[in-house]
Amino acid sequence: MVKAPYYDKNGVKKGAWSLEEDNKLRAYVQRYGHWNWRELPKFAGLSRCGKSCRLRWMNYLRPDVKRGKYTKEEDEKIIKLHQELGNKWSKIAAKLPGRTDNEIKNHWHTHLKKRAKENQVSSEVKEHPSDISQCETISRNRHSEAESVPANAPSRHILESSPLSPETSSSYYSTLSSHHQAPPLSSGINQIAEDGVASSETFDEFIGDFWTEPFVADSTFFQNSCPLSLLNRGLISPCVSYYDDDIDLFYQVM
DNA sequence: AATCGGAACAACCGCAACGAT
DNA sequence: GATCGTTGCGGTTGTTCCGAT
Repeated sequence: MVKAPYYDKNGVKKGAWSLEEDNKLRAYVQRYGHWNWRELPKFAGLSRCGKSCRLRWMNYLRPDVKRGKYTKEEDEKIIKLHQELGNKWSKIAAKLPGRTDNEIKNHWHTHLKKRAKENQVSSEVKEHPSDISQCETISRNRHSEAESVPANAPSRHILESSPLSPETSSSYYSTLSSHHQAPPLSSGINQIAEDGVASSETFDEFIGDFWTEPFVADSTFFQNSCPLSLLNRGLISPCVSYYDDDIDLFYQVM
C-alpha cells in the first residue's frame, strides 16, 4: 500500500515508515514537541526530511487522529462542506475532529466524489426531468468547478488564518507546538536514538533543501545548532521536559 | 490458479503563505 | 519593503489489496 523505503541521492530516507521510525518520531514529538520540523529529524535520530516527519506526525502519529471507517454522518458532512468550501481540505478537516485533511481528501476521491455527483444528478433530474442530458452536462461542469475553487469560496489568504481548528488540533497538540521546546542537549538524542543511528555516526556537512536535509548530529552540531543558540538567548529551557507514560513504555520496549 | 483492473491510502512534490530579520 | 526560512496546503503518484473474470 505504501512505497518501499529507499534513500535518495542525499541519503534522505523516503517511502514507507517503519515501526521503529514511528516510535522515534512519536516519542520525540510527545516529549519535546515540534519546535522546528526541519531540525527535528536530526534530534530524533531519523534520516527523514522534516517535511516527511511533519506529514507522518500530522496524518498518522498524532494521538488525536481518528482512524477507521467513516460514519454516514461524517460522509454527509464532508459532502456538504465540500459544496460550501471546495477543495479546502484543511478547512473541511477542521470541522471533522480526528480526521486529517489528507485522509478526507483520499476519502473524497475514492468514495464521496462519485456519491456527491450522483446525488447532484438525481436532484437535478427531479428538478428538470425533461432535460436529463443537459443536467448531466451541468453537473459535470459544476463538479469540475468544485474540484478547483468555488466562486464563493474566500481566498486561502483570508480564510486560513488558523492552521488547525480547536476540534482537530487538540489542546495537546497546540500545547506541544506552542512550547517550541528544544531537547535537552545532553540526554535527548541519546535517549531517542538509542539504536545508534544518530548518536555514533560521523556527520558531514550537508547542503540541500531545507525540507530534505537529512539529520546530522555530533558534538559540533549540538554546540552550533539552533537549540543551543536558543538556549543561550534564553528562549527555551533545557530543563523542561514532557513526561509521558507512553515514552516510558517506549523506552522499555527499546 | 493466474491475471487483470479498480479501489484504497500513505507518501511525495511543488508552491503559496506567513513570520522574522 | 525585500529577502529568507519555515510551515502548511492541495494535487499527484506509487504501491498494495482485493474482487472479478
